[in-house]
Amino acid sequence: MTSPTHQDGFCCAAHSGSDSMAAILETAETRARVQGARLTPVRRRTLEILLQAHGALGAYEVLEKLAAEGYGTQPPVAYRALNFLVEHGLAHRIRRLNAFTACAQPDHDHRAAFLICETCNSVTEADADLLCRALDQAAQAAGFQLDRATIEAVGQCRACQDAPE
Amino acid sequence: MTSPTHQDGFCCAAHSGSDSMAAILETAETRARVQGARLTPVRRRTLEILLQAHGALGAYEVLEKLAAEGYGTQPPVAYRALNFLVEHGLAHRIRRLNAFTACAQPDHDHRAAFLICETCNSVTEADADLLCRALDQAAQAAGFQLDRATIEAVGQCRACQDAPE
DNA sequence: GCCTTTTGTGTTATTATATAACATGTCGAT
DNA sequence: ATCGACATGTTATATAATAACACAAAAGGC
Repeated sequence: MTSPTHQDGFCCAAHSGSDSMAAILETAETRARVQGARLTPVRRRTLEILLQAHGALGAYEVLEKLAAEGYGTQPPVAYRALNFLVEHGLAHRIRRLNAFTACAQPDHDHRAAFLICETCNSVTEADADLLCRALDQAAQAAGFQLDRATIEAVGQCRACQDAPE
Repeated sequence: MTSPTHQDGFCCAAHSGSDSMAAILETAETRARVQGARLTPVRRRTLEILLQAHGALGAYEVLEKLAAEGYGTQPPVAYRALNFLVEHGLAHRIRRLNAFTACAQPDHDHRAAFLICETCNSVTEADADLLCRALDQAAQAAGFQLDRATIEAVGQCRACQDAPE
């Protein structure tokens, strides 16, 4: 993906800060252990792959990379690692894209919304605590008890707005 | 689907009002014509199927019903009709379920959020105009220009909260 | 340490979801 | 009546996800 978005800090974790990736992995390791789970090699590597990716990756894209590095070659290998990461708050599933992205703030539990750029396919994570509160109110008005929510916005990221069409 | 949700008006259009289905079809017909599109037999029937359904239906479930009634038997038949309905504001796609549901308010353009019951799989449409405004603000703060959004909540509907587990 | 249980990794096979590409048919305007 | 645009149907294929099983490695009791 040769995208025009890698000029500022909004594209992906790998380009957002100098050592953010290492820091995130560290946090992830800790977080998993606290939850009584193990960040095994495949899982860790899967998280790295997501962190290095520009935008979200499909399960089969992740699988391809894992396979190339000597891990298993079959779909469940990728799906299991990805699901593990999602369940432990280290990654998110982007349903509109049938894809996964590393969590930008794995250090604390949070509600996230995703801003998906139609032009360059980048995915930005935005805080959705407020939104979820509003959603919860709307749900309660309908007698619905909210557990969790998916909020995905589609549009144009900053870089792609600026860039000529 | 023998669900415990059909005691009140929150399950599906078919059970929500006395003649709401006929009224909705009427509205749909008009709306399509206004947009320069035709609500052909397959499309109309597809909408009816969605309206009669409890909860959302997968494309292949719709296809099965269409096929049984003498329409085409292959996936594109269902997908085309469903996509038509979605594009013309007569139905919604529920991404979390890989399914479709009839629009509850086809008479006016609106933003919708969906409340998906984990227990009985019912899908309730809720107004999301306010939510979308809030989302737009959050997006703008990130320099993102919002076009449209998917908001899907997962939890328990009223009936399933009341019902013993 | 050794055994048992649990968890994790890998496989093969299958299911589910969705689209591409093309042939034929129908509507509606001229 | 004929032309162009839109609709419908097909076959074939792409893409996404899971089920079921065999084996391996780690964790915990004793």
